Amino acid sequence: MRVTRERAAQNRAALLREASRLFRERGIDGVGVAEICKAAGLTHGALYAQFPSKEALAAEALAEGLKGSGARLDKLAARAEPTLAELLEYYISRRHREDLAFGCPLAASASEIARQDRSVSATFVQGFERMVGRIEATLHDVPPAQRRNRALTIAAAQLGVLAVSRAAAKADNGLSNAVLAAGRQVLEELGHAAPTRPRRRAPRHPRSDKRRR
Amino acid sequence: MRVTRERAAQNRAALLREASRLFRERGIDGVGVAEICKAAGLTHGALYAQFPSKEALAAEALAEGLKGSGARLDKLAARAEPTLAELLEYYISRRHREDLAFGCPLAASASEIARQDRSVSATFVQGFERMVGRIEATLHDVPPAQRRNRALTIAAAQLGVLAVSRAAAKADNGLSNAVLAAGRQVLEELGHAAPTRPRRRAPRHPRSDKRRR
DNA sequence: TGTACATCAGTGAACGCGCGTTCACTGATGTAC
DNA sequence: TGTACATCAGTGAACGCGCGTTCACTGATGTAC
Repeated sequence: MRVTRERAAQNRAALLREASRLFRERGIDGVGVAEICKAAGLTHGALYAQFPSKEALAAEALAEGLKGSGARLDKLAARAEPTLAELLEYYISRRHREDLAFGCPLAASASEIARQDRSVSATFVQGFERMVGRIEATLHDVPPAQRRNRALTIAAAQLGVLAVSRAAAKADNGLSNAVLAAGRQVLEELGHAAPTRPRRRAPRHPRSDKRRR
Repeated sequence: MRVTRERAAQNRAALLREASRLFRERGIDGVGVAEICKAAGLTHGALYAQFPSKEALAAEALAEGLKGSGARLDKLAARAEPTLAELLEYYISRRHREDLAFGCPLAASASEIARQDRSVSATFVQGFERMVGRIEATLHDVPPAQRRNRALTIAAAQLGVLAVSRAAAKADNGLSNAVLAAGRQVLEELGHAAPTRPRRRAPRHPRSDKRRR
């Protein structure tokens, strides 16, 4: 039966919230629409009054998850501009490793997003750029010309560190923890001026043939 | 009907090869056993003469993919110990970004592996450790005590860089290329001695409350 | 403010489909003699 | 080396199941008067 406009909006929000959570936990292919609807307190048919397809839901759910993550970071940044060390401490942590459901959706879904269509990729790009921007703003020590490259790398790297620590966790908790600790420490070093220019040394094993297979 | 032992072994190898390729291309949940068997020139029932389940196939297929990637790197290393720059050039490249099917299975499946069971995770760990070892061997300039942390971070980072460049590619090819270029350059810098110790400066915005949410 | 009715969010049965897995069967292989 | 037969990799129909999506229907909401 018909519900109030307000209630319909709440239902839509609940669908997005639960989809975002479940997709991060178990992957887009790993969750059915019926389960999402049930989690949102609706029957499965209701989805199609709000979204044209599961794919469209996935795209919006990713955006929703990004908004949530962004909001938490904004809170962290509310009192004072966070340092790189603080950003890394927040992102590269056991808590974040464990918290698939409400953690960064970029890390939870990175390898799946590559297989979705353009709209999902576009949402990913938007979220990633925001992450890069936040990091870039902390690189006071780094010469301006190098800041963007550093920030791009640190953002992608922290995502990789988190993904690796998650993939390793079930089989080797020690390695999983070691990757977190190493990533936090080494990436933090990239926030300092450091090597202004990679030193060009004569290659130790010169090779004429540069082709690669 | 029965086939020769040799033929049966070939069929098993074909199943692993095709599974490894298809899982990387479209994800474990994204490919059915029927398609894998067909690609290997068999009917779907044949799978269960070789593997107890799709999950077991996935675990072995990941190992198979790692072996293939390792073999290609061994070829690269055959004539001379590769430098870090060479490893990065190989891993962080447009070719590798495009080549999902035969690229590094760690990058292709990182976020999915976290959801599989322990045996898949164990295979991941094995492949990742090998990657870390290769990288560590290039860090002649880095003080021994720091080598492992650097190598762990570079390995996870290059994986993240590749994953991000793939996720961004459909929507923003410029960003995708920029991440590759930045990652190659910045991670290469980590192969040099560089910041021996993160400089401890007084925080610019001192905060007493260290709790994090 | 009260009445009549069009709207439409949500329900739940049903759709066709492909999934992973099972199983009776086939028939060439491998082995025992 | 030749014969008899147990083995078992592979076939293909069939299993139950859950998938994403559709649709006739419901009935409270929102609107027009």
